[in-house]
Amino acid sequence: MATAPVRQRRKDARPQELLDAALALFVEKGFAATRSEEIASRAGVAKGTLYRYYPSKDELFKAMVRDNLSVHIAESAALAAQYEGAIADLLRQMMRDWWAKVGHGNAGVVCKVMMVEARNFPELARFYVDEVIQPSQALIGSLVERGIRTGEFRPVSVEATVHMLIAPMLHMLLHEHSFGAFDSCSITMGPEELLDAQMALLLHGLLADAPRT
Amino acid sequence: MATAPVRQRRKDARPQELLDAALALFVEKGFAATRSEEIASRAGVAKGTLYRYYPSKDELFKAMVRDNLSVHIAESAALAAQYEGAIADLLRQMMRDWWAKVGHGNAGVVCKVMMVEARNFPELARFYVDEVIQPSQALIGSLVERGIRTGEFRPVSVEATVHMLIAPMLHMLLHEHSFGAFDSCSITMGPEELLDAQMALLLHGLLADAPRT
Amino acid sequence: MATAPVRQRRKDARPQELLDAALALFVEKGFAATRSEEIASRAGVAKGTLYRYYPSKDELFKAMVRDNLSVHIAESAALAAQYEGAIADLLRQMMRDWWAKVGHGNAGVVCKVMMVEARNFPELARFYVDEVIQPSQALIGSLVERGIRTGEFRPVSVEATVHMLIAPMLHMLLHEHSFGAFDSCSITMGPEELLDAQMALLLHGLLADAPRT
Amino acid sequence: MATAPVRQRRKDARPQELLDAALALFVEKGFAATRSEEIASRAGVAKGTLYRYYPSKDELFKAMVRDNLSVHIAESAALAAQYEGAIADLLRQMMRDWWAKVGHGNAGVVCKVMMVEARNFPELARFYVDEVIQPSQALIGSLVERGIRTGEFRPVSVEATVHMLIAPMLHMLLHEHSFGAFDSCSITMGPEELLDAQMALLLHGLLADAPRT
DNA sequence: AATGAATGAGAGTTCATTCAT
DNA sequence: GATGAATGAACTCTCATTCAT
Repeated sequence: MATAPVRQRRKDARPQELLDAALALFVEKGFAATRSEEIASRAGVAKGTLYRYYPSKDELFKAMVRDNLSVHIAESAALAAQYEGAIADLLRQMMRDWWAKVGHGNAGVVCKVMMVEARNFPELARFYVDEVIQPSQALIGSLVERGIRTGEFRPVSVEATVHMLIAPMLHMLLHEHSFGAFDSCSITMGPEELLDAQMALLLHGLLADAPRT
Repeated sequence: MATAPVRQRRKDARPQELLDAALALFVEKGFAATRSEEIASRAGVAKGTLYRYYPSKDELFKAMVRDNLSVHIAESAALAAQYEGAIADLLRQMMRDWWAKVGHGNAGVVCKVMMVEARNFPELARFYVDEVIQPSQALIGSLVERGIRTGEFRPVSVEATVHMLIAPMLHMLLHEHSFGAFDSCSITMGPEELLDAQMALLLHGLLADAPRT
Repeated sequence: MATAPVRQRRKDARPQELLDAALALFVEKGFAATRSEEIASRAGVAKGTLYRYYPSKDELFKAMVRDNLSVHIAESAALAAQYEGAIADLLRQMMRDWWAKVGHGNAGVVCKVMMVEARNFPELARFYVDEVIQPSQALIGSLVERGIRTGEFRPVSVEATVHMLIAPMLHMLLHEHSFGAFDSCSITMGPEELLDAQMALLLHGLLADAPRT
Repeated sequence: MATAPVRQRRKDARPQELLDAALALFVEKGFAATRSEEIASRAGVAKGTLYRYYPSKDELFKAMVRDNLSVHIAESAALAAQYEGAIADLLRQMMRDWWAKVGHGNAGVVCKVMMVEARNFPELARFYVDEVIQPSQALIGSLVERGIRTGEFRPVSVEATVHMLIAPMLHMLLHEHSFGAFDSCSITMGPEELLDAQMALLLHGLLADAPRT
């Protein structure tokens, strides 16, 4: 029984290889500064081959974003739906997961690139807002509301809380991919440790004698 | 009543006009996607005129960053040094000030552009890290330490706290200049209000029954 | 009968075609006044194609000089080394050869262009001095010395003689490529004939009763 | 009695100062590579001032050539007309004079520039051929003919002889202003000395035993 | 008359894209 | 299907020339 010829196997892998190459280069140098030949060559093919898979650099970019979008939002949502227990623990776990699966890996840097290029790709930006940003915030927001309802959390502003949960992760991400190489001082703790510390801080507050209502 | 000749008056104003035009366009479209002729034309001059003032697009970019760097870090530091009272109030005030003076205005968007272009301008990135990022974090860090020493704050991680104070502001900034136009949902509160709510949240914590140690 | 694909054949020929086009135009209008697009178009390609083969107009110029440098100095030197007979005959032959192979053809006009652009390409000028001018003069000088040693020539100044042998050829060359088109009077004899007459003149002298020592 | 105001004196000198500056720069870098602002600044005036005296860079170039053309051809012709004595001595003297007054000084380098730019200024080239080249050659040619008629010279080719008299001087000139700075070897004798040696060589011939007919 | 700020056509160069092989 | 030679639109930057001061 013959296995698929190598040619075929490689061919099937091409689109993903191209997307990966593009992702790496876009993060490194930005969309505009990345030449399409570089993408092809990093993916191990010639320039022309790229155009057999994606009709233009713009479309490749969009595909790259979409490809990294099937993130694990749905997965997280499912997890959350059936979860029972302290919301704080769930949130902490979700943050850790997100960092491990998204922030740390390829998928996360799409955030940076998307943020940078949003104004140049309005259609894509809208798509990103609808498919990533708002679902994520809705999910987290619903958990915060649940926590408040159950009395686990104080009756805080849900919106502010959502941002306080998301901002530190994005900040770490952006810093790492922009100034990271030039800044060995401002982040010393290691991402996971830092995330935990931030979570703890947010949960318990900064003040020593905060009045509890 | 003799006035300075118009030519002279315009000449003196040109550098700033060009920097302002460049800033606006860089935020809007990114450095690479902004044509130098556009900058000139938004500043109300012809292409060649730009080059009388800045020898290249790169140098214009650097000048733009430097020009917006005399931010009020020193000012904040002075304020902090002579301040007596609750550190929490000082921090809240500093956040408000920063947003009003920097985040909200021209100076703040430099952060976005700088973040985006850091990898393409290593020298400038280093400069930015040394002159902006590290002093800012050092200042905030020293205040947090002071708060812990005086017993106002719990003995939290200083580094995590610094990031928790900075991240939300940067996040707002970046969001506003990237997805802002496409996302009317995820931030509904108005920046000042949101900053206050985030600060309150951070100070008091999220949990209803956090154990105080 | 398979032939190489047309694409490949053309690709191999391109560098030379471009050098030839550049040479013709540089002689005609000078380096600076020749637009790179003109070079490409005379070589039958589009502007961008030029840059696939030479990274800049400067480098194209350098390549053009180098390409035409493998002149037949070495060849002449070998010829001279094994030559036996009257030096006068050898010199006359070398002049004729040089004119036929260099002065008359592509290679010779490089002299004009190189002379014109020497100050703008110091590095190249040095190279040309070392690789062309000095070897040529050394070769001719050594022949003159040999002639003097054998008693064929009077004990004249070698340096002056070398220049008297070279100058007329260069003069013809330069004149042809500068005023040639506008000056139908000052050279009527045809180059070969003129060269011979000049050589005869130099050998026998102008004076009717020159004292022989 | 008042002298002319300084302003006036400077103003009168301007055109010449500009021509001198242009000459120096054109020799050094060529016509195209010389910016008109450089010319102005070397002449001690501002860019705009140049255009009060010459309507364009091209016209300045033409004026520069014409200005240096009133060379002493007429003068030499007058000298020759009334001369009695050995033609050889007259020729030698004329060469020396030309070198001293033309070749060595400003006027001579115009030859180089004119030669370089001839194709770009056809009208000027024609003018130069008519006013400089042909008169010069006619003058020298007439002297050679006179020498032959009087029996001082052998019945050589007049044309070849004229070229043999002119070529070495032009060659020296061109070499000095092109490779001169990079070539300390090929001309060691000093121009005057070299000219004399070349003249002697031409007069007496190279061969030791030339048959006299 | 002199200046130099301003202009904009035009040059060199890059690179996304096409298409013959 | 894959290649990379070729293309040419678009971009940055230069500089001869103009003209308000």
